[in-house]
Amino acid sequence: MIQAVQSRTLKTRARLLDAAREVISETSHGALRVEEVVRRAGVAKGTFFAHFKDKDALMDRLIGARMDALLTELEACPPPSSTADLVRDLTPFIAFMRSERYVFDLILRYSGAAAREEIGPIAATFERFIHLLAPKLAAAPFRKDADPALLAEGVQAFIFNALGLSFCALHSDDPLAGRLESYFDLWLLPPAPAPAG
Amino acid sequence: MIQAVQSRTLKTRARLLDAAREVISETSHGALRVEEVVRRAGVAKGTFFAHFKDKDALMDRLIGARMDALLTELEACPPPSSTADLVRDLTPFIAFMRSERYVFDLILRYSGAAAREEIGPIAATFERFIHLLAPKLAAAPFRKDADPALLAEGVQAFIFNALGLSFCALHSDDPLAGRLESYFDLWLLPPAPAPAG
DNA sequence: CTCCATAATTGACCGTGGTCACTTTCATAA
DNA sequence: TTATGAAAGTGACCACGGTCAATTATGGAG
Repeated sequence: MIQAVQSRTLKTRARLLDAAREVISETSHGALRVEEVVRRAGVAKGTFFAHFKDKDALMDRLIGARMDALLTELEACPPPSSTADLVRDLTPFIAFMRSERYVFDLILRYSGAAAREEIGPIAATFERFIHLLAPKLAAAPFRKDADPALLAEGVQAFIFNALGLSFCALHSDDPLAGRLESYFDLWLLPPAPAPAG
Repeated sequence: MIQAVQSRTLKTRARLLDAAREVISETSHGALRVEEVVRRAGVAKGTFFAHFKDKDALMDRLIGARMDALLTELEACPPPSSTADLVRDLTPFIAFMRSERYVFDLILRYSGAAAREEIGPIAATFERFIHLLAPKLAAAPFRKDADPALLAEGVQAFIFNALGLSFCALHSDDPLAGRLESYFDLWLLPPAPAPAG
């Protein structure tokens, strides 16, 4: 006989998630220890792994939720009027991705849409990112000779690339925005007329 | 007094590298265990970490060397005559990057040029990739209105993106080449004349 | 050759993610 | 109310990367 999910299951899972959020808010994502989470949640270690496949799955969920909220902010922005505008609109989203090396690495690892049989929260967020950004790009004064979804995928690719290349620069002047703008200018703007000759 | 590096140091390091290559050739990168490497090399565990900062540093070195060899092959190719050509030339390099999920993840993590104070083999390989590819792109029938190095960076970004998105497809028809070509067409080809209106 | 500062090596030990056979709790049927 | 089987929870245990105080080997100075 198959029984329904018990309410204590939801309660336990919520306690684990709360405990995890608490630890992260006090320290950082990278400093989270499963043993500390179960200690605060008042459950045994095995219980954690009955609720989450592994520590990464918990992180996938927490980080995915955070990114999703930031995407909702992005969604509210009107279509950008320039590449600089686009970079500005993307800034909160990007800021979170680069907030910790640990976070960026985990996002990279989980961003691949179908890399795992079951699509996880972070991968779902990036699907949403594409679907949300494509119409905005189409409505912006950018090139019209390309599939907006393809353009959006390119924006995603350039964000990852720029983040990877400039991760060292957290404490210097930020070259990230400039780098992104260079990419976006070339990728999104209508081509300049070719010079004669 | 500062003494020179002893010859046994080099011998031990070579034994560790040989043992690691042996394990990998028998199993996979992901299956490598430090304990197995030191067992085969006939040294204690601590010795391993005196020679490599951590397991990732060993992998960085081995994978970086492998990629470097593949880049040398790429270097020997004449400039591509089309984006399909470019995709073909890149295939061995890309095939290695996607040979194991573990390998791809490690490459992603170490590809950021200055993400770590000391540039590692994989990061150096990607710098070489840009410097090697830029003149080829400039000599190919691609757009001339952009810095070749920037175009090369875009190629790198699209490779990562396509790999991440299609990693699931190892056992189905390969959508990777097609996806890459779509990206490259839009990124590299001279813009089509805008339709009037 | 002997001495000895330094380089190289050792292996017991630790932290932490993850497993699993077992126990407890729950919901339903009789 | 009680019996029963599935779901939920437990914690001792394991695997494996990484550490470090102690030990041994090396090679140049005297």
